[in-house]
Parts: sequence; C-alpha cells; structure tokens
Amino acid sequence: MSIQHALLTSLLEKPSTGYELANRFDHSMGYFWHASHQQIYRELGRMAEAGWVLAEDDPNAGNRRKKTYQVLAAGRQELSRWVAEPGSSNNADQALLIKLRAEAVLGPLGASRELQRLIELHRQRLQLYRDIERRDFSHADPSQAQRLQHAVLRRGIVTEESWLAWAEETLPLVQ
Amino acid sequence: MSIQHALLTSLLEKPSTGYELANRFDHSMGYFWHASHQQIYRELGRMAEAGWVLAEDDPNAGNRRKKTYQVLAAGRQELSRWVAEPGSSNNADQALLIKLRAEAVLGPLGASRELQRLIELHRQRLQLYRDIERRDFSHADPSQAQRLQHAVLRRGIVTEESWLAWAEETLPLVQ
DNA sequence: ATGGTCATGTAACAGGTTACATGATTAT
DNA sequence: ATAATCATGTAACCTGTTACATGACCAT
Repeated sequence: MSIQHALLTSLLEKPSTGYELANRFDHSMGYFWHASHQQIYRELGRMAEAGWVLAEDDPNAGNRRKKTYQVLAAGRQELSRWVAEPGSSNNADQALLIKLRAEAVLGPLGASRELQRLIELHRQRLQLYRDIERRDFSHADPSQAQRLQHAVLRRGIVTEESWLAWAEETLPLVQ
Repeated sequence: MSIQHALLTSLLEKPSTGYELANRFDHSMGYFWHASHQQIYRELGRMAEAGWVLAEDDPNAGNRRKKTYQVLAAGRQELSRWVAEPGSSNNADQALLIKLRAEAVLGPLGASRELQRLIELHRQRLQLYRDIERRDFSHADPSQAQRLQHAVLRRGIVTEESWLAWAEETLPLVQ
C-alpha cells in the first residue's frame, strides 16, 4: 500500500487528474518506480471511497470527462501517519524516497529518523556481505563457477555501497 | 516467469527437494532476490506439469514425505532458450544474474551479449539522468523542495553508476 | 515432553501487467 | 482526414505475500 501514499504526495504538491498523475509519476519517480494508468485509476477510486481524496468533475472541460482529485484531511492524516512509521524491510528503500517528498509538503514528520534506521540496516547488510566475500571468495585461482558466484555477491556489495553513499549525501538535507 | 528459470538453474546445479531449493535460493540469490517456499512449491508443481522437471518420491525417506526434483530435457531446452533471449526491460537486471549462473552449468549461450546490451541501456539512462541534473538542478541556492527532488534524481544516478561499475568488473569474466 | 528443523502443501488476498475499450480535443 | 494527445475506465490474469495447516524426525 505504497502507491497510494505516492499519489497522495503528488496530489498535495498539486491537485490533478489521474492522467496528469500518471505522467508526473513517470517524470518524478520514474527513476526508480513506474505505475501504469490502470493502477493509478484503481488506487484513486479506492482512496476516494476511503475518503482520503475528493474527486470533482471539472466543469470547464466541455464534453470531455475530466476528474480532478484533491487530498482531504483524512488523506493528509494517513500520509503523516505513514511517513513516521518504520517501513517493512522489502520496500523501505523506495518508500523512503516518497517519504522525503511527502515531508517537503507536510513539514517534518520523522523521515530523517527512518533514513538513519535504513543506513544502519544497510551498513549491517554490507558488513555481512563483505564477511562472506572474505570467507568464501578470497582464495587464489577460483573456478569459473566460483567467479560467477562471486560476481553475484559483488552485485549485492556494490548495491549496498552505492545506497550508503547516496544516503550519506542525502542525510544532511533532511536534518 | 523468471523464478522458474532460477529454479531450473538451481536444480541443474544439484537435484533437490523444494525445501532445499528454498534454503539455497536464500543463500545464493538472497543478495538481490527472495522467494518464499509457497512460491517455490507452486512453480515446481507447474514445471512438473509442463514436463520441465521430474518429481520423484524419495524411497529411502521412511515415513517422511520427500520429493526430489530433477531437470528434464524440455526444461534444459527452455532454460537455454531463455538465456539467449533479451530480457524485458523491467526485470532484465535480475534475470541477467540468473542467466550468468545458468551459463556456468549449460555452457555459453549468449549471456555476455545480454550483459553488453544492458550496459548500453544503462549508459543511455545514466546519460539522460545527468542531462536532467545539469538542466534542472545546477542553479545556485535551491529551495528545500528542489533539494529533495534532486536527492531523488541522485538516487537514480548513483544506482546507474554502480550498476555500470559492477557490469564492467563482471564483463571480463564472461567473455 | 518440548522445541527446532525437515518437508509439503492450500487458500485468500493484494499488487502489478496486459489486453481491451471508448470518446473528445488538438495539431498537421 | 488522420494521427497524436488527453482522458477514463473494465476485465482477466499472473505474481507475491500472509495466514493457516499438517506431520515426521531429532536433539535436549
């Protein structure tokens, strides 16, 4: 349930139609995440039903059907709650990026604490991978299979390293 | 349909039970991908039905139920086909790691071509992101919102950079 | 006996993808 | 006229997650 929060953030920045959201999503978060228009319309419908957003038929749209969505108080509250909540491990990294954007609209809610928590998690994981590397892949003259296994592990290591490098360049911005 | 190919690769390395596969998956590919045992049993069932793998009840298991799976010719063929095929954009990176492992068991099938194709794609994407960065985020004295938008873009940039660094350290291993 | 590991599954549901479908407006 | 863009949806399907369920074997 994270697309909903991405959409809420986008709508707080500017009330929009589903179509506009789909385009904006691709340009603002497209670097790391994509959402299809079908998904967006589905989630907008759900959020309207939940009372998080209000759908208004645009009157000066002529024959064209056009609904503009805006965030209601309940939506704002839900987004605030979610920003402060620690993310579940599998998608916490992606969620953090949305939390940072959400904070830019809503004011400080604890996203920097979440960033620090994730830094700690990634540091531990990197440590673990490096230990495995030292233990299993520091022998001379490895076989082809071993070299490829090592490459897979290296993928994990450089991913963690680059995440941490980014996080440390980002932390000062939110503190 | 990529878990199936990961499982085929794992089974070629060693015929196993679903339980063993679940553990091995976590240790060999866990750096970037996780599969639950429910998923694994589901896919093993499908592959058995498709004739890609053979399930044999282990006779020397006593009262314990235990099925050992091994890859059949059709499974081998499907895996070979898949390794040579260019991956669809969204999960090509993850798939490549499995393709490299598959090649280590099956022999050369074109995974290095796929790696080169992905390097080209990532180079272009990195170029695009850097152009956006220069165009939109090189002004002096940015607002807090702009700084956070920039951080999101930076996330995309460092991800691409680290992928490319890994790819260039890996390419010599498969050429 | 109690808990941990080995071992295999079913069922419900949430999230994402693909295909299909419609129709107005705007630019060439 | 024709194509591109704006705009909104439905339906089927696949994948992944969570919850539930069972039972043998083994060590303490």
